[in-house]
Amino acid sequence: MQKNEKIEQPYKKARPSTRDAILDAAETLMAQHGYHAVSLREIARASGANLGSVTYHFGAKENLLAEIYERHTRPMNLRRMELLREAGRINDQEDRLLAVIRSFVLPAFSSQSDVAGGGARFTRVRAILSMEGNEAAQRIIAASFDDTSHAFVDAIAGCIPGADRNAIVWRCHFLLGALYYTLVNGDRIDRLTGGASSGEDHELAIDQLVHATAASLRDLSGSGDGRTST
Amino acid sequence: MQKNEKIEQPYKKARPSTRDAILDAAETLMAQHGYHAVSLREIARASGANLGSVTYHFGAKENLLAEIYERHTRPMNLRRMELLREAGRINDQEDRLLAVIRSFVLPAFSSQSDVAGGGARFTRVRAILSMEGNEAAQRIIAASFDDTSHAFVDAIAGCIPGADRNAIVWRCHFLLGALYYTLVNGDRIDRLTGGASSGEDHELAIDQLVHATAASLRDLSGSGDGRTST
DNA sequence: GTCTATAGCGTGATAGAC
DNA sequence: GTCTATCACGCTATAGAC
Repeated sequence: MQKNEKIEQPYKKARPSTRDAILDAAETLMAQHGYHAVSLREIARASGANLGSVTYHFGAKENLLAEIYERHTRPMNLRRMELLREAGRINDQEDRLLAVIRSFVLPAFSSQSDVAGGGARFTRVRAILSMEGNEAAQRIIAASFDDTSHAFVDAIAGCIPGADRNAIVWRCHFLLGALYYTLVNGDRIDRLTGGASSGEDHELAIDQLVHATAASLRDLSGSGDGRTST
Repeated sequence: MQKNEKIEQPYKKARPSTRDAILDAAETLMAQHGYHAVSLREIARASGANLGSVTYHFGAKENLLAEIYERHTRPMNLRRMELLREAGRINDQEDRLLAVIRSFVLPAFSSQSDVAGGGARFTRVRAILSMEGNEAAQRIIAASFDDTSHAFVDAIAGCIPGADRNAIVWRCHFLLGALYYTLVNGDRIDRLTGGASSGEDHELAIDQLVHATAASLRDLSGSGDGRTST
């Protein structure tokens, strides 16, 4: 939970950790309660910092958000593109499709590629913010994620001969919505299955997301001008 | 300030309209900005009521939410069950599956069954609240929607011979997440398709949701003890 | 450069005058 | 039923201590 795993400049220790402590606390709290529901005072308290320090380091509350995105977006997208390249080497179209989808979903759950060790935590923040309609988050997301999304749509198009590209976009959009919803409201699975299945089981969630999406995409095969397109 | 232009009922009926005006304003604003981002003062201003009147009629802000749910939940679920019964009369399994899914999705978009004329608006409120983790909303949702969800899972199971019930729950869960996400972040479709397709087109959104979900469910056929279940 | 203390104004909630 | 006054707490900005 300290700042040891930071890829800081080898010299210049200069970071007194206050800044990072605030950032970590903000991310943790916002992943749990969203943006508006968390106060700067809570963040200051949780990080052991003074309220004034928060505005000194970050200015407005919104900038805290921007920083959280900053430190997660690039590693996550790099990991996605890396997995996507690996998936591209698979010859069988069906296997490749599954691997492509998986390379999009996995980094959203996994913590391996993350700065402060929390892929799922960061994805929860994004999920909540996407619904809160936070303008700052909207801008950052559009700028940092849209090109990655395009790459995935392209890779998927390569696995589904003759599929309408717009329809693929819709299906990928549904995947993201399902992913977000599951990460935040996973307990609903437990309730509706009477405890037989759990939404907190990330392995299972990934598997379900991948196979459900693959099936919805396969359905588009050869529907270039099909009934549901455009 | 200037509350003279209030539209009174011609008859002086028991409803002083202030209460309903507040409720309407609250629903409209919360559908746009969520719960925490909307202040009681904004609601009071938009409805032409005094701030004190808001707390007089509803007490806490949370109760406003409860009332909004109150007046929409039952009509929407009634409409869903009505459409579900109609769908149940279809003999062909594939056609019935599409109709069943449609009967779940349509009332979430349509305004026909709604009190204040806004099925999509109410669904947006639910979507945002589901992510904000609002506790009051959670309780109401669990109480009012879970049984409807069970009915749909059952109806779907009747269309997919041998499918694992838990897997169906996962797929229906994904449908709800995709629906919510589309209703709030539909502009993403416009961006990623370069304007060729629009997320604001509800007819199209419904069609895409229904067919994508149907495909993901068909995929479960005969996988009662399949690889992705439990 | 970093942090603390404090003051401005907006917000939810309450008590009590009309 | 309606409205005003008031309170505690929220975000933000800034002055001044280390």
